[in-house]
Amino acid sequence: MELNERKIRILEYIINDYIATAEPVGSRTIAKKYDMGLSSATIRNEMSDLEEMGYILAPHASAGRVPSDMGYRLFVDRLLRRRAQAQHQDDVLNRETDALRFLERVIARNINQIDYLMRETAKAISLLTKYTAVVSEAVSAGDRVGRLQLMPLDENCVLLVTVTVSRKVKNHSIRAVSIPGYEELINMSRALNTELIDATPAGLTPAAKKRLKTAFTGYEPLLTAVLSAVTGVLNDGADQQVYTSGIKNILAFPEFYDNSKARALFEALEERDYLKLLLEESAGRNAATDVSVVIGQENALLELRDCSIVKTTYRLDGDVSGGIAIIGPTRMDYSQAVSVLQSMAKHINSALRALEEGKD
Amino acid sequence: MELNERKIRILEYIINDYIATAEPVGSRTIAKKYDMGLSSATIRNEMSDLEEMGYILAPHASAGRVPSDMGYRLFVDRLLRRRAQAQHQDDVLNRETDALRFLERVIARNINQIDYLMRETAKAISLLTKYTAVVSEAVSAGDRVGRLQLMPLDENCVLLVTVTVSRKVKNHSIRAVSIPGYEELINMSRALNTELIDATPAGLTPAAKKRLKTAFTGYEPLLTAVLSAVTGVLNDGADQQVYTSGIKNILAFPEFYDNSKARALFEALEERDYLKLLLEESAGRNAATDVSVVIGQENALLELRDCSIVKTTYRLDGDVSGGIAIIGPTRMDYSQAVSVLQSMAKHINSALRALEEGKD
DNA sequence: GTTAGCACTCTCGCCTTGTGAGTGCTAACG
DNA sequence: CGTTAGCACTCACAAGGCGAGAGTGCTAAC
Repeated sequence: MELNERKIRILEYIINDYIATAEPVGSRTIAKKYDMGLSSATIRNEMSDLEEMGYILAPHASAGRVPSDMGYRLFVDRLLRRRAQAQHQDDVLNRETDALRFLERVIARNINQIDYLMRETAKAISLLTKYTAVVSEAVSAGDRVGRLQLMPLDENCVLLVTVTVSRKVKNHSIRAVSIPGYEELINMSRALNTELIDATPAGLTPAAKKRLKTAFTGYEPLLTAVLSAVTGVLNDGADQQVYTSGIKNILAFPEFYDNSKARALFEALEERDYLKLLLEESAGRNAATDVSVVIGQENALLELRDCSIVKTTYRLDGDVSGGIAIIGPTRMDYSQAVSVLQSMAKHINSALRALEEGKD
Repeated sequence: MELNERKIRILEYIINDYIATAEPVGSRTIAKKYDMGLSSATIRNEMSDLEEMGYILAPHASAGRVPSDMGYRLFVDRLLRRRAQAQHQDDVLNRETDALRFLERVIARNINQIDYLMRETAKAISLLTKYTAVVSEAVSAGDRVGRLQLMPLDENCVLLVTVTVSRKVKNHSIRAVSIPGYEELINMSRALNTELIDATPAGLTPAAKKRLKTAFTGYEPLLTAVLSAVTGVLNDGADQQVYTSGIKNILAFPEFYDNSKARALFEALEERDYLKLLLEESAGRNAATDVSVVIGQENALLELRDCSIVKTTYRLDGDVSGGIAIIGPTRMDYSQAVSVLQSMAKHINSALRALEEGKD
């Protein structure tokens, strides 16, 4: 049996309808709704073939058909291929202006505060798509020290501010039995900067440590704590933030009316480590569009076997990157999700480039 | 009709049973389960009275009885009064050792990093109680500038770190057309510190601004931005963080099996402003225990009319305070919730006091 | 290859009925 | 007078039966 163009079109109609209604779709519906010049009987035959090939399935004998994961996969692959071509011709992408302009504004408004950017991005996406959005903080594979600063907090507590070259900022409050006064802290900061600037985790050599400790005798415990905190920031990942928004949207989908399913999913979505895994896993199924789609059973995480994930990565600077994902039922509007993520990534990148150019 | 001790005891039995089972409880159940030396018929009479007085109600004619909000109120008020007395005798409080020791450990481990403390506290509470926990960041009514520091980020962006006397730390990245080099930034920071230390929002006088601007001519835009950022931090509240944990737990309660209700509640719990309102509203119903309870309809927020909220405030330093709340169905284990919150507040306070003493 | 027609299947909503839990009332009891 | 036994009554809920509707697969004709 051959998967000809007509079969594919029927499959697409089924998927479109099912995405919209969440109801199994029958042959008559398609014959009437989409004018293919075919009777329901013919469509029925084609559907029977599609079922045999595994692209659709019938929940029970007298219901309509429902796309299988395999059907979605075919659909999505074609969608992504079309988009990849369209991207070159640069026409399809700039259509859905209202929604995308909204996203653009959100990005523009928050581009200076990376953490806000991530939070608001997640919010905007979930608002727009009615799905759940997950955005992970950008972390860098090989980040280096940009700038360090110590500030007094109180009598035996200082604040260490670490800025990496990828402009990630982290605060640590460090307690130590003895800490220097304000001016001495400034000096210590200056020394830390000259000693450690551009240092990689490996660059925090024993030699550098020793020089610092001899320069500031009496404050060894403090310096040790500072250095370990800095190493922690560089080897990050551990406290990488993950922002989610629109978890509530899940409850609106009929496939989760049975709320034991919803609960399992919620459990997963409240767990940061789970989400990180989700964002990292098998990134880059379709390199041409920068968007990857994981459908239903393809998902490694059990709780998500009824869901699909559309995800992309955004790049801040060099190899500093984070992930953006949209999570919905397998019956999700892939076209919208892909389009939103693509323009998201595009706008973030161009906004940052503009920032770069203004900088130089 | 008089609300005698026996009626109250029956009410308490009803509430206990209903908390455990979520099923209307009948007269026979009580007669059998709790050995009062009374037949079900007598209990029936008493229940009829309780219903007439409004403390319980019957969902329908042949079901058992369910506590009304008014019934819960009576129950909770008595509970709080008992606890307030017990607190003086200091006996009841130190019982549920396992759970409370767990909380104590969580606090001790995170006491140095306030933001972690809040996040982990929320997590621990929701884990322990199976309800939803909300913790709001501590904000101070009249906070003052503690220490300021400027750091270079890149060619036209600096990082402003603000530490208030209440030890709240905020970062702002500020863009300006021209920014000074490293050493000059240090000088500027020093000047800002001497000029603004201990300043209240009102203390950022035009005179001070002018002095700074004449001292650092050419950097007026930067200074303006810095000062407005500092004012923002002091007048905070706007970007007060709120941490929630265990939202998923809501789905486990039969009263939310109908998930349109759950959805409404989720919607509310994803909205930061809502949560802030919730934590502020009518704090301090029972001053003696420091814990306040809002039951069902008493709640101003519509979405929460099927929920109860048990909340308390924690104090970091002087008048820096935030809120901790437990949200559950009206049929919630008030005793546990109150006990958890009380010991929570107690331990946070004592941990901080220990910190204070170590400091001096 | 396409279509009309038809028998068949299965779900779903509706109604009915029986069951069980729980009540309120009344009359008797100590 | 408070307490209790007994009984009739009510109501939700589950189980079973029924009809309608949607959709299919198959067959025969175009």
